[in-house]
Amino acid sequence: MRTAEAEDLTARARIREAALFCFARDGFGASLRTIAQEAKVSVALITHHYGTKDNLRQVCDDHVLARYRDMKLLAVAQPSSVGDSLTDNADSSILTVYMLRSLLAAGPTAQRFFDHFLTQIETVMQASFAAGLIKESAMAPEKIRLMAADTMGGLLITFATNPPDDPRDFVDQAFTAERLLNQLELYRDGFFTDSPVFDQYIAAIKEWTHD
Amino acid sequence: MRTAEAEDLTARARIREAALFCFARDGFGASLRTIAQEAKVSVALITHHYGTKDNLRQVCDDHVLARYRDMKLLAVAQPSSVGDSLTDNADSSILTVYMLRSLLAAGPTAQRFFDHFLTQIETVMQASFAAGLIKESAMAPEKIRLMAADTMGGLLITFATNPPDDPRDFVDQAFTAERLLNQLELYRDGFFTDSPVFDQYIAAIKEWTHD
DNA sequence: CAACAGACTGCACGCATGTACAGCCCGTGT
DNA sequence: ACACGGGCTGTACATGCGTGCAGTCTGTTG
Repeated sequence: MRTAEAEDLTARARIREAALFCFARDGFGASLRTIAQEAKVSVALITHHYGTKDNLRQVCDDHVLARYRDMKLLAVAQPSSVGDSLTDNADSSILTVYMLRSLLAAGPTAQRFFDHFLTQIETVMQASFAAGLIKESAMAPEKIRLMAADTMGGLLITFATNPPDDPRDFVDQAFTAERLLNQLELYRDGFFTDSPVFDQYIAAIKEWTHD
Repeated sequence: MRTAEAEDLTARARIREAALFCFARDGFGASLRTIAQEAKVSVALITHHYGTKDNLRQVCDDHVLARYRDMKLLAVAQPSSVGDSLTDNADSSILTVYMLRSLLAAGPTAQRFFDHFLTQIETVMQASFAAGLIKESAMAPEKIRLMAADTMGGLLITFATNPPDDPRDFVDQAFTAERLLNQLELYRDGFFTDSPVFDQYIAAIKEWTHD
Protein backbone atom coordinates (compact mmCIF):
# COMPACT_ATOMS: atom_id res chain seq x y z
CA MET A 1 0.00 0.00 0.00
CA ARG A 2 2.60 2.51 1.05
CA THR A 3 5.07 1.38 -1.61
CA ALA A 4 2.65 1.95 -4.49
CA GLU A 5 2.45 5.76 -4.27
CA ALA A 6 5.99 6.90 -3.87
CA GLU A 7 5.02 10.48 -4.63
CA ASP A 8 2.12 11.82 -2.67
CA LEU A 9 -1.26 10.70 -1.36
CA THR A 10 -3.15 7.46 -1.40
CA ALA A 11 -5.45 7.18 -4.38
CA ARG A 12 -8.51 7.39 -2.16
CA ALA A 13 -7.41 10.75 -0.76
CA ARG A 14 -6.31 11.85 -4.21
CA ILE A 15 -9.82 11.24 -5.50
CA ARG A 16 -11.31 13.26 -2.66
CA GLU A 17 -8.92 16.11 -3.32
CA ALA A 18 -9.65 16.03 -7.04
CA ALA A 19 -13.38 16.04 -6.37
CA LEU A 20 -12.97 19.01 -4.05
CA PHE A 21 -11.10 20.86 -6.74
CA CYS A 22 -13.47 20.02 -9.58
CA PHE A 23 -16.59 20.76 -7.54
CA ALA A 24 -15.10 24.12 -6.59
CA ARG A 25 -14.09 24.91 -10.15
CA ASP A 26 -17.08 23.58 -12.12
CA GLY A 27 -19.82 23.27 -9.52
CA PHE A 28 -21.45 20.02 -8.48
CA GLY A 29 -22.44 19.24 -12.03
CA ALA A 30 -18.82 18.18 -12.57
CA SER A 31 -18.82 14.67 -14.00
CA LEU A 32 -17.15 11.68 -12.42
CA ARG A 33 -15.08 11.32 -15.58
CA THR A 34 -13.68 14.83 -15.11
CA ILE A 35 -12.83 14.06 -11.50
CA ALA A 36 -11.26 10.75 -12.48
CA GLN A 37 -9.07 12.46 -15.05
CA GLU A 38 -8.03 15.08 -12.50
CA ALA A 39 -7.13 12.38 -9.97
CA LYS A 40 -5.47 10.25 -12.67
CA VAL A 41 -7.54 7.20 -11.86
CA SER A 42 -10.35 5.34 -13.59
CA VAL A 43 -13.98 6.18 -13.07
CA ALA A 44 -14.65 2.76 -11.61
CA LEU A 45 -12.19 3.35 -8.80
CA ILE A 46 -14.21 6.31 -7.62
CA THR A 47 -17.36 4.25 -7.30
CA HIS A 48 -15.29 1.47 -5.78
CA HIS A 49 -14.14 3.73 -2.97
CA TYR A 50 -17.12 6.00 -2.56
CA GLY A 51 -20.04 4.08 -4.02
CA THR A 52 -22.25 6.81 -5.36
CA LYS A 53 -21.56 10.36 -6.48
CA ASP A 54 -23.84 11.79 -3.81
CA ASN A 55 -21.82 9.97 -1.21
CA LEU A 56 -18.59 11.35 -2.62
CA ARG A 57 -20.03 14.84 -2.38
CA GLN A 58 -21.10 14.28 1.20
CA VAL A 59 -17.62 13.09 2.09
CA CYS A 60 -16.27 16.27 0.53
CA ASP A 61 -18.80 18.35 2.45
CA ASP A 62 -17.78 16.82 5.75
CA HIS A 63 -14.12 17.21 4.92
CA VAL A 64 -14.50 20.88 4.07
CA LEU A 65 -16.55 21.54 7.18
CA ALA A 66 -13.96 19.80 9.31
CA ARG A 67 -11.12 21.79 7.79
CA TYR A 68 -13.10 24.97 8.27
CA ARG A 69 -13.40 24.28 11.93
CA ASP A 70 -9.63 24.48 12.26
CA MET A 71 -9.22 27.49 10.04
CA LYS A 72 -10.09 30.80 11.60
CA LEU A 73 -11.90 32.95 9.08
CA LEU A 74 -11.76 36.23 10.91
CA ALA A 75 -9.01 36.89 13.39
CA VAL A 76 -10.75 39.72 15.13
CA ALA A 77 -9.09 38.98 18.40
CA GLN A 78 -5.60 39.23 16.87
CA PRO A 79 -5.84 42.03 14.34
CA SER A 80 -2.26 41.69 13.18
CA SER A 81 -2.84 38.23 11.73
CA VAL A 82 -5.76 39.15 9.55
CA GLY A 83 -3.74 38.97 6.36
CA ASP A 84 -2.27 35.57 7.14
CA SER A 85 -5.52 33.87 7.88
CA LEU A 86 -7.05 34.92 4.59
CA THR A 87 -4.34 34.41 2.03
CA ASP A 88 -1.86 32.00 3.54
CA ASN A 89 -2.26 29.28 0.95
CA ALA A 90 -4.29 28.15 -2.01
CA ASP A 91 -5.99 25.46 0.06
CA SER A 92 -8.08 27.93 2.00
CA SER A 93 -9.17 29.47 -1.27
CA ILE A 94 -10.47 26.14 -2.52
CA LEU A 95 -12.29 25.63 0.78
CA THR A 96 -13.92 29.05 0.49
CA VAL A 97 -14.95 28.51 -3.11
CA TYR A 98 -16.31 25.07 -2.27
CA MET A 99 -18.43 26.63 0.44
CA LEU A 100 -19.69 29.27 -1.98
CA ARG A 101 -20.50 26.56 -4.50
CA SER A 102 -22.50 24.77 -1.83
CA LEU A 103 -24.48 27.94 -1.24
CA LEU A 104 -25.01 28.37 -4.98
CA ALA A 105 -26.40 24.86 -5.13
CA ALA A 106 -29.35 26.18 -3.12
CA GLY A 107 -30.77 23.42 -0.96
CA PRO A 108 -30.43 21.70 2.39
CA THR A 109 -26.67 21.58 1.97
CA ALA A 110 -26.63 25.34 1.52
CA GLN A 111 -28.48 25.66 4.80
CA ARG A 112 -26.01 23.36 6.48
CA PHE A 113 -23.02 25.37 5.35
CA PHE A 114 -24.59 28.68 6.25
CA ASP A 115 -25.55 27.45 9.70
CA HIS A 116 -21.97 26.37 10.19
CA PHE A 117 -20.74 29.78 9.14
CA LEU A 118 -23.32 31.44 11.37
CA THR A 119 -22.28 29.70 14.56
CA GLN A 120 -18.68 30.52 13.72
CA ILE A 121 -19.56 34.19 13.27
CA GLU A 122 -21.54 34.18 16.50
CA THR A 123 -18.60 33.16 18.64
CA VAL A 124 -16.37 35.69 16.91
CA MET A 125 -18.92 38.41 17.54
CA GLN A 126 -19.29 37.44 21.18
CA ALA A 127 -15.55 37.83 21.57
CA SER A 128 -15.56 41.10 19.66
CA PHE A 129 -18.40 42.42 21.75
CA ALA A 130 -16.52 41.54 24.90
CA ALA A 131 -13.55 43.43 23.48
CA GLY A 132 -15.74 46.49 22.94
CA LEU A 133 -15.74 46.35 19.15
CA ILE A 134 -19.45 45.75 18.58
CA LYS A 135 -22.38 47.91 19.53
CA GLU A 136 -24.85 46.30 21.87
CA SER A 137 -27.76 47.10 19.55
CA ALA A 138 -26.19 44.88 16.91
CA MET A 139 -26.02 41.80 19.13
CA ALA A 140 -29.66 40.80 18.75
CA PRO A 141 -29.79 37.29 17.23
CA GLU A 142 -31.80 38.42 14.21
CA LYS A 143 -29.36 41.25 13.58
CA ILE A 144 -26.40 38.91 13.78
CA ARG A 145 -28.07 36.52 11.40
CA LEU A 146 -28.89 39.33 9.01
CA MET A 147 -25.39 40.71 9.11
CA ALA A 148 -23.91 37.28 8.53
CA ALA A 149 -26.20 36.73 5.55
CA ASP A 150 -25.26 40.11 4.10
CA THR A 151 -21.54 39.59 4.54
CA MET A 152 -21.52 36.04 3.21
CA GLY A 153 -23.94 37.11 0.49
CA GLY A 154 -21.72 39.96 -0.61
CA LEU A 155 -18.90 37.48 -1.01
CA LEU A 156 -21.24 35.18 -2.90
CA ILE A 157 -22.18 37.94 -5.33
CA THR A 158 -18.53 38.77 -5.83
CA PHE A 159 -17.92 35.15 -6.74
CA ALA A 160 -20.99 34.58 -8.88
CA THR A 161 -20.44 37.82 -10.72
CA ASN A 162 -16.83 37.10 -11.61
CA PRO A 163 -15.95 33.45 -10.98
CA PRO A 164 -12.23 32.69 -11.29
CA ASP A 165 -10.99 30.07 -13.75
CA ASP A 166 -8.95 28.50 -10.96
CA PRO A 167 -10.61 28.31 -7.53
CA ARG A 168 -7.21 28.71 -5.91
CA ASP A 169 -7.06 32.32 -7.08
CA PHE A 170 -10.28 33.52 -5.50
CA VAL A 171 -9.26 34.83 -2.10
CA ASP A 172 -6.36 36.78 -3.54
CA GLN A 173 -8.70 38.42 -5.98
CA ALA A 174 -11.67 38.98 -3.66
CA PHE A 175 -10.13 39.96 -0.35
CA THR A 176 -8.34 43.11 -1.33
CA ALA A 177 -7.50 45.57 1.38
CA GLU A 178 -9.66 48.20 -0.29
CA ARG A 179 -12.69 45.99 -0.15
CA LEU A 180 -12.12 45.13 3.49
CA LEU A 181 -11.65 48.75 4.46
CA ASN A 182 -14.80 49.85 2.69
CA GLN A 183 -16.73 47.06 4.32
CA LEU A 184 -15.51 47.96 7.78
CA GLU A 185 -16.15 51.66 7.32
CA LEU A 186 -19.62 50.97 5.99
CA TYR A 187 -20.43 48.78 8.96
CA ARG A 188 -18.98 51.23 11.44
CA ASP A 189 -20.56 54.42 10.13
CA GLY A 190 -23.72 53.07 8.56
CA PHE A 191 -25.09 54.93 5.59
CA PHE A 192 -28.55 56.02 6.59
CA THR A 193 -28.95 59.34 8.35
CA ASP A 194 -31.52 59.67 11.08
CA SER A 195 -33.53 62.29 9.29
CA PRO A 196 -37.30 62.61 9.84
CA VAL A 197 -37.82 61.15 6.36
CA PHE A 198 -36.14 57.99 7.53
CA ASP A 199 -38.41 57.75 10.54
CA GLN A 200 -41.36 58.27 8.23
CA TYR A 201 -40.06 55.41 6.14
CA ILE A 202 -39.86 53.13 9.16
CA ALA A 203 -43.32 54.17 10.27
CA ALA A 204 -44.68 53.21 6.87
CA ILE A 205 -43.20 49.74 7.18
CA LYS A 206 -44.64 49.27 10.64
CA GLU A 207 -48.01 50.42 9.37
CA TRP A 208 -47.77 47.98 6.49
CA THR A 209 -47.42 45.21 9.06
CA HIS A 210 -50.81 45.92 10.58
CA ASP A 211 -52.80 45.21 7.42
CA MET B 1 -54.21 32.69 -35.10
CA ARG B 2 -56.33 34.72 -32.70
CA THR B 3 -59.27 32.33 -32.86
CA ALA B 4 -57.24 29.31 -31.81
CA GLU B 5 -56.58 30.29 -28.17
CA ALA B 6 -59.91 31.43 -26.86
CA GLU B 7 -58.72 31.22 -23.28
CA ASP B 8 -55.51 33.05 -22.62
CA LEU B 9 -52.19 33.62 -24.31
CA THR B 10 -50.75 32.56 -27.60
CA ALA B 11 -48.80 29.33 -27.34
CA ARG B 12 -45.54 31.14 -27.98
CA ALA B 13 -46.07 33.41 -25.00
CA ARG B 14 -47.34 30.50 -22.95
CA ILE B 15 -44.07 28.67 -23.56
CA ARG B 16 -42.08 31.71 -22.48
CA GLU B 17 -44.15 32.05 -19.34
CA ALA B 18 -43.80 28.36 -18.53
CA ALA B 19 -40.03 28.57 -19.07
CA LEU B 20 -39.87 31.55 -16.74
CA PHE B 21 -41.74 29.61 -14.09
CA CYS B 22 -39.76 26.40 -14.43
CA PHE B 23 -36.41 28.17 -14.55
CA ALA B 24 -37.38 30.07 -11.41
CA ARG B 25 -38.60 26.94 -9.65
CA ASP B 26 -36.01 24.37 -10.73
CA GLY B 27 -33.09 26.45 -11.93
CA PHE B 28 -31.78 26.51 -15.49
CA GLY B 29 -31.25 22.78 -15.45
CA ALA B 30 -35.00 22.45 -15.98
CA SER B 31 -35.55 20.23 -19.01
CA LEU B 32 -37.42 21.24 -22.14
CA ARG B 33 -39.77 18.36 -21.45
CA THR B 34 -40.71 19.81 -18.08
CA ILE B 35 -41.31 23.22 -19.63
CA ALA B 36 -43.35 21.66 -22.42
CA GLN B 37 -45.53 19.85 -19.92
CA GLU B 38 -46.02 23.06 -17.93
CA ALA B 39 -47.00 24.95 -21.09
CA LYS B 40 -49.15 22.04 -22.30
CA VAL B 41 -47.41 21.85 -25.64
CA SER B 42 -45.03 19.39 -27.26
CA VAL B 43 -41.29 19.68 -26.92
CA ALA B 44 -40.92 20.15 -30.65
CA LEU B 45 -43.03 23.29 -30.56
CA ILE B 46 -40.54 24.92 -28.21
CA THR B 47 -37.67 24.36 -30.59
CA HIS B 48 -39.94 25.38 -33.44
CA HIS B 49 -40.53 28.79 -31.86
CA TYR B 50 -37.26 29.38 -30.07
CA GLY B 51 -34.75 27.16 -31.84
CA THR B 52 -32.33 26.26 -29.08
CA LYS B 53 -32.68 26.12 -25.33
CA ASP B 54 -30.00 28.75 -24.82
CA ASN B 55 -31.98 31.07 -27.03
CA LEU B 56 -35.13 30.42 -25.02
CA ARG B 57 -33.25 31.32 -21.86
CA GLN B 58 -31.92 34.52 -23.39
CA VAL B 59 -35.43 35.50 -24.42
CA CYS B 60 -36.51 34.90 -20.82
CA ASP B 61 -33.56 36.96 -19.55
CA ASP B 62 -34.45 39.90 -21.76
CA HIS B 63 -38.09 39.63 -20.82
CA VAL B 64 -37.34 39.64 -17.10
CA LEU B 65 -34.94 42.55 -17.43
CA ALA B 66 -37.52 44.50 -19.40
CA ARG B 67 -40.20 43.86 -16.81
CA TYR B 68 -37.81 44.84 -14.06
CA ARG B 69 -37.25 48.17 -15.67
CA ASP B 70 -40.90 49.01 -15.11
CA MET B 71 -41.09 47.66 -11.59
CA LYS B 72 -39.71 49.83 -8.83
CA LEU B 73 -37.92 47.67 -6.28
CA LEU B 74 -37.39 50.21 -3.56
CA ALA B 75 -39.77 53.10 -3.20
CA VAL B 76 -37.55 55.25 -1.04
CA ALA B 77 -38.96 58.42 -2.48
CA GLN B 78 -42.52 57.43 -1.54
CA PRO B 79 -42.24 55.62 1.78
CA SER B 80 -45.93 54.92 2.00
CA SER B 81 -45.89 52.66 -1.05
CA VAL B 82 -43.12 50.37 0.12
CA GLY B 83 -45.47 47.53 0.91
CA ASP B 84 -47.25 47.68 -2.42
CA SER B 85 -44.14 47.57 -4.53
CA LEU B 86 -42.85 44.45 -2.84
CA THR B 87 -45.82 42.19 -2.48
CA ASP B 88 -48.37 43.38 -4.99
CA ASN B 89 -48.63 40.18 -6.99
CA ALA B 90 -47.12 36.79 -7.57
CA ASP B 91 -45.57 37.92 -10.86
CA SER B 92 -43.00 40.12 -9.15
CA SER B 93 -42.06 37.17 -6.97
CA ILE B 94 -41.30 35.05 -10.01
CA LEU B 95 -39.24 37.86 -11.48
CA THR B 96 -37.24 38.19 -8.28
CA VAL B 97 -36.64 34.47 -8.00
CA TYR B 98 -35.65 34.31 -11.66
CA MET B 99 -33.10 37.03 -11.01
CA LEU B 100 -31.76 35.15 -7.99
CA ARG B 101 -31.54 31.98 -10.07
CA SER B 102 -29.52 33.88 -12.64
CA LEU B 103 -27.13 34.96 -9.91
CA LEU B 104 -26.92 31.39 -8.62
CA ALA B 105 -25.98 30.26 -12.11
CA ALA B 106 -22.72 32.18 -11.61
CA GLY B 107 -21.45 33.42 -14.91
CA PRO B 108 -21.67 36.29 -17.39
CA THR B 109 -25.44 36.33 -17.05
CA ALA B 110 -25.08 36.78 -13.29
CA GLN B 111 -22.89 39.79 -13.96
CA ARG B 112 -25.44 41.16 -16.38
CA PHE B 113 -28.27 40.92 -13.85
CA PHE B 114 -26.23 42.36 -11.03
CA ASP B 115 -25.08 45.28 -13.15
CA HIS B 116 -28.70 45.95 -13.98
CA PHE B 117 -29.59 45.90 -10.31
CA LEU B 118 -26.62 48.10 -9.51
CA THR B 119 -27.55 50.91 -11.89
CA GLN B 120 -31.07 50.74 -10.53
CA ILE B 121 -29.81 51.06 -6.97
CA GLU B 122 -27.55 53.92 -7.94
CA THR B 123 -30.37 56.11 -9.16
CA VAL B 124 -32.42 55.30 -6.06
CA MET B 125 -29.50 56.24 -3.83
CA GLN B 126 -28.91 59.46 -5.69
CA ALA B 127 -32.51 60.40 -5.06
CA SER B 128 -32.28 59.31 -1.43
CA PHE B 129 -29.10 61.29 -0.95
CA ALA B 130 -30.79 64.36 -2.36
CA ALA B 131 -33.62 63.78 0.09
CA GLY B 132 -31.13 63.71 2.96
CA LEU B 133 -31.50 60.01 3.74
CA ILE B 134 -27.96 58.88 2.93
CA LYS B 135 -24.70 59.94 4.49
CA GLU B 136 -22.23 61.51 2.11
CA SER B 137 -19.49 59.10 3.17
CA ALA B 138 -21.59 56.23 1.83
CA MET B 139 -21.93 57.67 -1.65
CA ALA B 140 -18.49 56.65 -2.89
CA PRO B 141 -18.94 54.35 -5.91
CA GLU B 142 -17.13 51.43 -4.28
CA LYS B 143 -19.25 51.80 -1.16
CA ILE B 144 -22.44 51.81 -3.19
CA ARG B 145 -21.30 48.74 -5.08
CA LEU B 146 -20.40 46.99 -1.84
CA MET B 147 -23.68 47.85 -0.21
CA ALA B 148 -25.61 46.66 -3.25
CA ALA B 149 -23.70 43.38 -3.27
CA ASP B 150 -24.36 42.89 0.45
CA THR B 151 -28.06 43.62 0.19
CA MET B 152 -28.63 41.54 -2.92
CA GLY B 153 -26.38 38.85 -1.48
CA GLY B 154 -28.31 38.74 1.77
CA LEU B 155 -31.44 38.13 -0.23
CA LEU B 156 -29.60 35.48 -2.23
CA ILE B 157 -28.58 33.67 0.94
CA THR B 158 -32.13 33.82 2.22
CA PHE B 159 -33.26 32.17 -0.98
CA ALA B 160 -30.51 29.60 -1.32
CA THR B 161 -30.83 28.63 2.32
CA ASN B 162 -34.56 28.07 2.20
CA PRO B 163 -35.82 27.92 -1.39
CA PRO B 164 -39.62 27.92 -1.70
CA ASP B 165 -41.40 25.08 -3.49
CA ASP B 166 -43.34 27.63 -5.49
CA PRO B 167 -41.40 30.69 -6.69
CA ARG B 168 -44.56 32.78 -6.37
CA ASP B 169 -44.35 32.52 -2.59
CA PHE B 170 -40.87 33.93 -2.14
CA VAL B 171 -41.38 37.65 -1.62
CA ASP B 172 -44.14 37.08 0.91
CA GLN B 173 -41.86 34.80 2.86
CA ALA B 174 -38.64 36.82 2.53
CA PHE B 175 -39.73 40.43 2.83
CA THR B 176 -41.20 40.42 6.27
CA ALA B 177 -41.46 43.70 8.10
CA GLU B 178 -39.18 42.43 10.83
CA ARG B 179 -36.44 41.68 8.39
CA LEU B 180 -36.77 45.07 6.73
CA LEU B 181 -36.69 46.90 10.03
CA ASN B 182 -33.62 45.05 11.23
CA GLN B 183 -31.89 45.73 7.94
CA LEU B 184 -32.66 49.42 8.08
CA GLU B 185 -31.64 49.77 11.70
CA LEU B 186 -28.42 47.91 11.03
CA TYR B 187 -27.59 50.16 8.12
CA ARG B 188 -28.49 53.29 10.03
CA ASP B 189 -26.64 52.58 13.26
CA GLY B 190 -23.84 50.35 12.03
CA PHE B 191 -22.53 47.74 14.40
CA PHE B 192 -18.87 48.52 14.88
CA THR B 193 -17.90 50.96 17.60
CA ASP B 194 -15.04 53.34 17.00
CA SER B 195 -12.90 52.01 19.79
CA PRO B 196 -9.09 52.14 19.61
CA VAL B 197 -9.07 48.38 19.02
CA PHE B 198 -11.01 48.97 15.85
CA ASP B 199 -8.50 51.53 14.66
CA GLN B 200 -5.76 49.06 15.42
CA TYR B 201 -7.58 46.55 13.30
CA ILE B 202 -7.80 48.95 10.38
CA ALA B 203 -4.15 49.85 10.76
CA ALA B 204 -3.26 46.16 10.52
CA ILE B 205 -5.11 45.85 7.25
CA LYS B 206 -3.43 48.89 5.81
CA GLU B 207 -0.06 47.55 6.88
CA TRP B 208 -0.90 44.24 5.26
CA THR B 209 -1.34 46.13 2.01
CA HIS B 210 2.25 47.31 1.99
CA ASP B 211 3.82 43.85 1.90
C1' DC C 1 -61.07 24.74 -55.23
C1' DA C 2 -56.21 24.20 -54.93
C1' DA C 3 -52.00 25.55 -52.93
C1' DC C 4 -49.55 27.25 -49.47
C1' DA C 5 -47.67 28.70 -44.85
C1' DG C 6 -47.20 27.99 -40.37
C1' DA C 7 -48.61 26.04 -35.89
C1' DC C 8 -48.03 21.73 -34.01
C1' DT C 9 -46.75 16.73 -33.11
C1' DG C 10 -44.39 11.94 -32.76
C1' DC C 11 -40.31 9.78 -33.32
C1' DA C 12 -35.67 8.83 -33.32
C1' DC C 13 -30.89 9.96 -33.19
C1' DG C 14 -26.48 11.13 -30.83
C1' DC C 15 -24.47 12.20 -26.68
C1' DA C 16 -23.15 12.46 -21.84
C1' DT C 17 -23.94 10.82 -17.55
C1' DG C 18 -24.08 7.60 -13.18
C1' DT C 19 -23.77 3.01 -12.11
C1' DA C 20 -23.20 -2.33 -12.22
C1' DC C 21 -20.28 -6.07 -13.34
C1' DA C 22 -16.55 -9.20 -14.52
C1' DG C 23 -12.02 -9.55 -14.24
C1' DC C 24 -6.80 -8.29 -13.76
C1' DC C 25 -2.69 -7.37 -10.91
C1' DC C 26 -0.04 -7.81 -6.84
C1' DG C 27 1.34 -7.66 -1.97
C1' DT C 28 0.36 -10.50 2.06
C1' DG C 29 -0.63 -14.31 5.15
C1' DT C 30 -0.73 -19.35 5.82
C1' DA D 1 3.86 -22.48 -3.04
C1' DC D 2 -0.54 -20.99 -3.16
C1' DA D 3 -4.84 -18.94 -2.27
C1' DC D 4 -6.84 -14.70 -1.14
C1' DG D 5 -8.38 -9.99 -0.72
C1' DG D 6 -8.35 -5.42 -2.14
C1' DG D 7 -6.75 -1.78 -5.26
C1' DC D 8 -7.75 -0.93 -9.83
C1' DT D 9 -9.51 -1.11 -14.71
C1' DG D 10 -12.41 -1.66 -19.22
C1' DT D 11 -16.75 -2.34 -20.79
C1' DA D 12 -21.45 -2.18 -21.07
C1' DC D 13 -26.05 -0.64 -19.91
C1' DA D 14 -30.05 2.29 -18.77
C1' DT D 15 -31.50 6.92 -18.52
C1' DG D 16 -32.38 11.59 -19.60
C1' DC D 17 -31.05 15.21 -22.31
C1' DG D 18 -31.14 18.65 -26.58
C1' DT D 19 -31.98 18.57 -31.22
C1' DG D 20 -33.39 17.36 -36.13
C1' DC D 21 -36.80 15.57 -39.31
C1' DA D 22 -40.84 14.01 -41.61
C1' DG D 23 -45.36 14.69 -41.55
C1' DT D 24 -50.37 16.25 -40.07
C1' DC D 25 -53.81 19.62 -39.48
C1' DT D 26 -55.91 24.12 -40.35
C1' DG D 27 -56.84 28.75 -41.55
C1' DT D 28 -55.60 31.95 -45.29
C1' DT D 29 -54.60 33.38 -49.92
C1' DG D 30 -54.66 33.16 -54.93
